[in-house]
Amino acid sequence: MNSKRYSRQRELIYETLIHTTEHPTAEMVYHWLKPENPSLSLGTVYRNLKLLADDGRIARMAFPVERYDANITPHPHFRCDRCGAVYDIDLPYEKDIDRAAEEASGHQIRVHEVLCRGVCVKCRKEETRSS
Amino acid sequence: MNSKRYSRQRELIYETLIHTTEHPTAEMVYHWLKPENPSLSLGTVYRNLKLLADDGRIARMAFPVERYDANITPHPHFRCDRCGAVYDIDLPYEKDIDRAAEEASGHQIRVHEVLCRGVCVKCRKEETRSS
DNA sequence: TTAGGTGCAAACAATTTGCCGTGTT
DNA sequence: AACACGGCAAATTGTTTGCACCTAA
Repeated sequence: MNSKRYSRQRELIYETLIHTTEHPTAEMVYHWLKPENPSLSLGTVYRNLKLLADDGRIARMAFPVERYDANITPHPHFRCDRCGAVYDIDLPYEKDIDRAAEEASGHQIRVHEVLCRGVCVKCRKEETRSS
Repeated sequence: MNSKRYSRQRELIYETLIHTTEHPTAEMVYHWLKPENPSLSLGTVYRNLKLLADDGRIARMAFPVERYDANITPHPHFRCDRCGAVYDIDLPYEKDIDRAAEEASGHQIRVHEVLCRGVCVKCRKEETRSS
């Protein structure tokens, strides 16, 4: 399915990610590699990060665009992988997560967010209908 | 501190958010309001969403930019409110969250992400030093 | 040889900002 | 009257894409 050939740049980028825990942006990866690889271009970094993520070799962490919510009480969300819709999930806030994370990391934790992903009710119905 | 005067546009935008659960983007809010408010501009929507979020009247949900992680096992993250750094948190994946969310929402949940926010160890140290 | 990959620059998309006239206080 | 705010358009920033050349298989 994914016919790919070896590419020095891709492996460089992958190795860079393997050896850091900084969760770098594309820009960061580019600046780290550029000095040793002067011909490397930012477009290539973006392209390969996308390829690697599509292959499941790395994880992409982000919302595609900014969204807003008038409900300022922290609560879990769900985003549909198919249609991109965002829904609230009606579950209580788990303070335990903050406590446990604080203990495990040493950082001072103010809040946490839970974002679930999958297929929403609506998209699942449409899927069933057309199969 | 935040000296603000009344603004029809800001209240319109806030009312819109209050009456939806769609977690809209700035663009969505703009398109909903534009027909009834032809003079409204997109810049104003962005400006007021930011003002409202800074005042804590609404919540902003997003990562500022895309980040990548070679560790594809789902695990909790922490982002520092001060310096923006992202760290891993070494805690086990809680399948219970998926089960509970699935039950509460009816959506099919594949995974969830936990993002904690607060002040990282490094920033806290710098803060203490300078106060 | 021939796809897939790269570099580069142009295109796009999302968001911010400067300027200047308007409206709230 | 002062100055925050809105409209508009230009500027920035992050990301994608088209094209001509290059390279692994």
